[in-house]
Order: sequence, then structure tokens, then C-alpha cells
Amino acid sequence: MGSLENDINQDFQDAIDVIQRHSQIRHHDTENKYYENLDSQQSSVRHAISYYQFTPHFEPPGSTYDWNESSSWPHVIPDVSLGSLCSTETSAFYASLPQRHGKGRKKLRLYEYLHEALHDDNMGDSIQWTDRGSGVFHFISKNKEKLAECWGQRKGNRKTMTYQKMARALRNYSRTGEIVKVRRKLTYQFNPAILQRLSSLSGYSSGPSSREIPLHQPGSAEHVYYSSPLQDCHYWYGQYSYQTEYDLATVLTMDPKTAVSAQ
DNA sequence: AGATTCGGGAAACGGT
DNA sequence: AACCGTTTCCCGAATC
Repeated sequence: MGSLENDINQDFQDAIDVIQRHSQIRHHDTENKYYENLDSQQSSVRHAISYYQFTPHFEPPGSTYDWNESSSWPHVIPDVSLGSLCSTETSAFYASLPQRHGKGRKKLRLYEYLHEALHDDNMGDSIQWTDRGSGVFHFISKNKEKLAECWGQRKGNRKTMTYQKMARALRNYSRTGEIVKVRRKLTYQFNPAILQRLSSLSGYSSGPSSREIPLHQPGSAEHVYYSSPLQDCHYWYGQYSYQTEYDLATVLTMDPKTAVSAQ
């Protein structure tokens, strides 16, 4: 039974491998390679991938997702010197937000900080939305330590925070469900309910952020792919507590109707 | 084949 | 004191 699922996963992985092998786009930057390979694939594949980008519990204002977004990412990510960039005054906007520190206030949670950083232009070289609508985000390998260090400073830890340690905390979320791991390098996904709360809290809608590429770019209409109808989208997030890792291949090959009973 | 990334046990820690 | 949300350390496995 479980082996069938593994076979399907393996098949899918193989398919991805073949596609990647046939892709002319090769980059030394492993960070962008994955996405740019996706970018050069058949539309059907891209459609399949966008199918996974649904939003389970609420109507997504943008149920379309342009994977071509990745092509607009900076190919050269600048080095940043750590230390000076991440004091709280880095973002004037967030510095002005109510800091939850005073008496009776809860401590800032890691997922809150990450959401905050996602909207901080100064953190754009460390963390970015992969697909904001469904709360998928990823760290940029080159500068992920900067974000971690900022997080550590914000918390006032004794030792400097590292990505490793921060990721450990992130892994704890897979139990409680605030954030789950997506089966892709350095990428995670907010719980939709959490995301909604955070968005309303910070006054952001789920529309494009200042650093996000508009979905409908003139002249690139053919690169915009529509998600499949949402159908019954409760199945995967409903099981986050059972399946801590969100497997892209599994979801892509899974019939939503049987998925619930399959767990 | 070496470097990253991932995953989780276990214990310590600071705040409420 | 007890509990929560990490933080710190560590090690093995998986993936790049």
C-alpha cells in the first residue's frame, strides 16, 4: 500500500529529473536553478504545479500564480555584511508596528517575525514569498544567516542565532501546525488560518507586496497559469498534524477525493 | 565525495 | 512551580 505511494512519488521525481535534464537553462546558482527549470517546462507541467498552489480555507484573491515570477528574481544576490542591517530600525514600517513586549504582551513569535520579514524590503535578500496567496515562502541560501541573526538579535539571545537553530524552531511548528515544511529546498508554508490572521494584523491584504512581481504583467499573459478549481481543498492541510512534510509529488499525483481516506 | 539541508531527541532557558 | 516557546547542541539521514 505504502509502496504504491512511494512508487508514484518516485515516478514523479523521475519525471521532474527528465524535465530538468532536458532543460537548457543551467545555473550554478542552485537557488534559482530549480525554479528556472520549472519555468522552462511544458505548460501542462506548470499547470500541474500550480494546481498545488491552492488555498485551502479561504477564497484566494489571487487564485492565479505566475511561476514566471522566478525569472524576475535577482540572479545575483548581493552579499550582505551581517550585524548592522538587522537592528530593529532596519524597517521603519515594522519598527512602528506595535511591539509586543510591554507588560501583558506576548513575546514575538518566530512565525510572526518571519511574516514581518516577508514584508520587509531589507530582508528581500534573505526571505521571499514563493506564492503569497497560499503562504508559501522560502529562504535564500546565500543570506539566510542574516535573517536568522536578526531574529536572534530581536529576541536578545545570549548567543547568535543561526539558520540551523532557527530552522529547528521552524521544525517544531510542523507539530503544532503554524508552519509546515514544503518539499522543496528551504521552503515552508504558513497555515492558512495563521496567514490570514497575520495579514489582517499587519494591515496587509494578500495582494502583491511591494517586492512581489505583479501577476499580470503586460506581454507575459501566456505565462500566467490558472490554478485548478479549488474543489475540496481541505485534504492536505487537514492532515498537517499527521504528515509533517508537505510532499509536492504526493499532492500532484493524489486524487483529492481519495486523499482523505488515504491517510 | 563533500557540502547543504533536513529531521528530531534532549536538555537548558527566559518569560508569564 | 509549571508550562510554553523556543534555543542550543548534537547526530544521522537525505539531498544537492
